[in-house]
Amino acid sequence: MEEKYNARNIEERWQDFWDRKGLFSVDENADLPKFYCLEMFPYPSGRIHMGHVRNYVIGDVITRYKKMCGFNVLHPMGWDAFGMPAENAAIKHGLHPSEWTNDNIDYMRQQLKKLGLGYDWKREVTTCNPGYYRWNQWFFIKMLEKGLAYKKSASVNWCPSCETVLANEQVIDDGCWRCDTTVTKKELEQWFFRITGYAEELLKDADTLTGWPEKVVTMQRNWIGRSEGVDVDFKISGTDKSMRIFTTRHDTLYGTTFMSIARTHPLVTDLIKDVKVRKAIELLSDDPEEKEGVFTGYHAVNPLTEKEIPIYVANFVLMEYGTGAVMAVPAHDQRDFEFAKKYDLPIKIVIEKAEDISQNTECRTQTSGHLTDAFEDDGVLVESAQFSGLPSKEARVQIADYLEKEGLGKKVVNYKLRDWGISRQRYWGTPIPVVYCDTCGTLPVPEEDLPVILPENAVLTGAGSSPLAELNEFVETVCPACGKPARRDTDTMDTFVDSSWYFLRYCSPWSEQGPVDVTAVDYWMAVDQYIGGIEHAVLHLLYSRFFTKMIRDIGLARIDEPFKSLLTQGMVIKDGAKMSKSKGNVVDPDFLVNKYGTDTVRLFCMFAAPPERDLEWSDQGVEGAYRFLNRIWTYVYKHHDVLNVVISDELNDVSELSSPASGLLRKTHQTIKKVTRSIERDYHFNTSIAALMELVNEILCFNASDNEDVLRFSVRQMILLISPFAPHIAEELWKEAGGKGGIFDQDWPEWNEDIAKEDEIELVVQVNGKIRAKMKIPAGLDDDAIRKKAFADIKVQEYVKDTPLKKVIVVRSRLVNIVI
RNA sequence: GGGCGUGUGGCGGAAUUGGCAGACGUGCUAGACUUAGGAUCUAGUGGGGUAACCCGUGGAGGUUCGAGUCCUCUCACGCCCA
Repeated sequence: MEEKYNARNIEERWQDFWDRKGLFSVDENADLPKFYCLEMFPYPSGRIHMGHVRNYVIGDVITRYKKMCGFNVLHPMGWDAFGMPAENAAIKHGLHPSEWTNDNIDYMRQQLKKLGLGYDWKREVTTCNPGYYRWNQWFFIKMLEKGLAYKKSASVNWCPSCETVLANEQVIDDGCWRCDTTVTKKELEQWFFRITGYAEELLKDADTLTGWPEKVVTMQRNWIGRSEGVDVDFKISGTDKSMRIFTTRHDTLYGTTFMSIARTHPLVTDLIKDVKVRKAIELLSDDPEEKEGVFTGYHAVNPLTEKEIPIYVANFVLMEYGTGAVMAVPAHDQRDFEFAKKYDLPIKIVIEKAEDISQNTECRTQTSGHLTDAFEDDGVLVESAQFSGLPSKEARVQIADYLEKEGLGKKVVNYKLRDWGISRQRYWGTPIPVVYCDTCGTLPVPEEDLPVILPENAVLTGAGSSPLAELNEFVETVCPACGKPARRDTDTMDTFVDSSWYFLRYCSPWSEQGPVDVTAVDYWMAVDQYIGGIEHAVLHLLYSRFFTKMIRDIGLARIDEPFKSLLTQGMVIKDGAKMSKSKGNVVDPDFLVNKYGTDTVRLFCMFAAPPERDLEWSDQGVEGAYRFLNRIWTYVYKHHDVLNVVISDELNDVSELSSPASGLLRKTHQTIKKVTRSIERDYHFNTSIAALMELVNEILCFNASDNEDVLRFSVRQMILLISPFAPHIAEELWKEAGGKGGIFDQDWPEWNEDIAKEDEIELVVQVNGKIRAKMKIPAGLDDDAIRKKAFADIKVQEYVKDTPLKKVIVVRSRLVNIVI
């Protein structure tokens, strides 16, 4: 054994050892309980950054811990390899996206290996390989058959910088989720996945996600946005037509003073013949902040009041939402209010605050010059015929019933969730397996012709439409039905499709017969612990839930939810800001691993903060972790003769120990308990490591000659406990301290509650809630005995004297509070 | 504007059910060893006070024998949704 701890000398050796042993290579084994531990796979951007390191080390610690606990642990890794950066790099450096991507994967794989992360590499999945994306295409076709994929023209989110369409979830604060460019609207033919078909189930099953952070579940619920309301038909006077609106505020129906419809509403084209009006509609502002409208010349009839109200085209009403038409209640909706003010439309109050109802019974109907804002809260109905006096909530029930009974409308459930637009006008993605034939129409590529290979030779300019559209040999094909010339779809799929089922593919990545092997999926799924960033709270995590349900429904899985538990780890920050090149505060994992070794980096990452919180990077903190490992190493080196003796770890007789020896033994059992508990409770590794440091501090103070058996036991247990965090040094020291076999073949230590228990406790004595004395007393005394001990103390007596006692509280094995 | 979350030493963070606030680490101070120290080891380290003691978990109240922890209000920051 070398005197000095030299991480580089040992780490590679043990990595090879694990590799050769196939330590993390697993198969279905019905005899062992399984555990599926998964971290969100990375986009191969070039190099691993500290955020990855943190994410993957958390997963690796859990993997190693669960393995020692006797689980058959699946821990796979792969690459989310399709995406825009590859195209940008190709344009910039003249490299083909596949070359760029594969180079990056090779480099990053090697980085992950150097971090000592234990993966089953035989299951590696790379989404840009045809062997993977063919199944994206296969799913697409299945979904097409089931009506879950469809094409429609829609006004979609368009990122002018990425030159592609974005799904609703991918627009963050009006900006592109990737590049932050302000998103515009564009009318395009698009493929959609009918995620709304699963809206109710996605919402209902959110209740079952008990292992997820409540916050993420709430965000998903809000995103799905279920609302109960009514569809109401308004007749259009002077015509035989009517218009349908959806509202959740039918308690305000009597306050409807006009109607607003979208520019693209069918009525606009059907009814409006006046050229001037048409022109004015075209000139409406695109900025929804600037509320603008045009009177159509038509009136609708409020089905409850039978009064005529004007119909406006309004720029803030969108055809994509609901029916593209809304009833406008300016007194109780802020947007309608502003609109009414601008165009001098009547404002009729029909809801009042409950406490205002008693006074002021007249003069509500005027245009209410004194109103400055709409009153949007629930209240009590006024001026609403037989419904006046009802609270909003009750009124909604009664009005809905009335509308249904009278055949004026019907109750409906609406969702904010939109269908998932998956067409992307980009090259580096999965080709959409669809063919357009002039005679036969739109047809899926037959299953046996899959995959539709992404051609290598596209010209990437970064501008214009889909690069595939320029490639005649790709576009030109024959119709699978009639054999005549036909054209291929030239869009590619959203890369979120790739990541929506990769966790299923890991169960049987070699499967050729289908996207997954049902038996393997049955054994491994669901993922027991999923770990990743919270930025995917609604994107990837919602899509994956949808895909899992869809895959279940085509018979390939029997689970309802993919991820039992979710851990959303915090960001790695430095100097109070997220690490980024532009801020110049990045820390390079390679540099750190070369300088300190990966065990130090891992230990620091796990020690500096609990996983769900942001981690403030600290160079001194890393030094501290390094010092700690050095102390352990040096200790084992110095006591090598004592430790490196092959003797059973079992300590049979613990009754005759000296006080320091039994103290160390107790501390060891307490540490096993603490480390295990804080891992099991919520993966708070920082407190596990703190407990280990306490144990090491005690070992360092212990006189080895006092009891070598206890020392050996303590040191070996300590090494076992630290092994998930610092696996390389643990293997090395395990061997040097007389351990048998590889450390990850050992069982996780167990504690003995009797030994862990303190035989002496420190009793705190308070007088009127202030601490006046502390004393050592034997554990296990009854309340009366504790009370006597407390009163026996001289200082306590000084404070109490002859004052009559009001109360004495005795908390067993903790404190006594004397109230006088 | 609405919803959720967080707030503890110079810093990162600990604290089963309400029961010794500040574990562990870092930083700092002093000392030892040393040619040297940005290595290592030892001791100290929330604030005030010579001391006995007093104060102290963003702020103000409350419940309680006892509150970082529970309740009400409030401030600041963060995230999500408009």
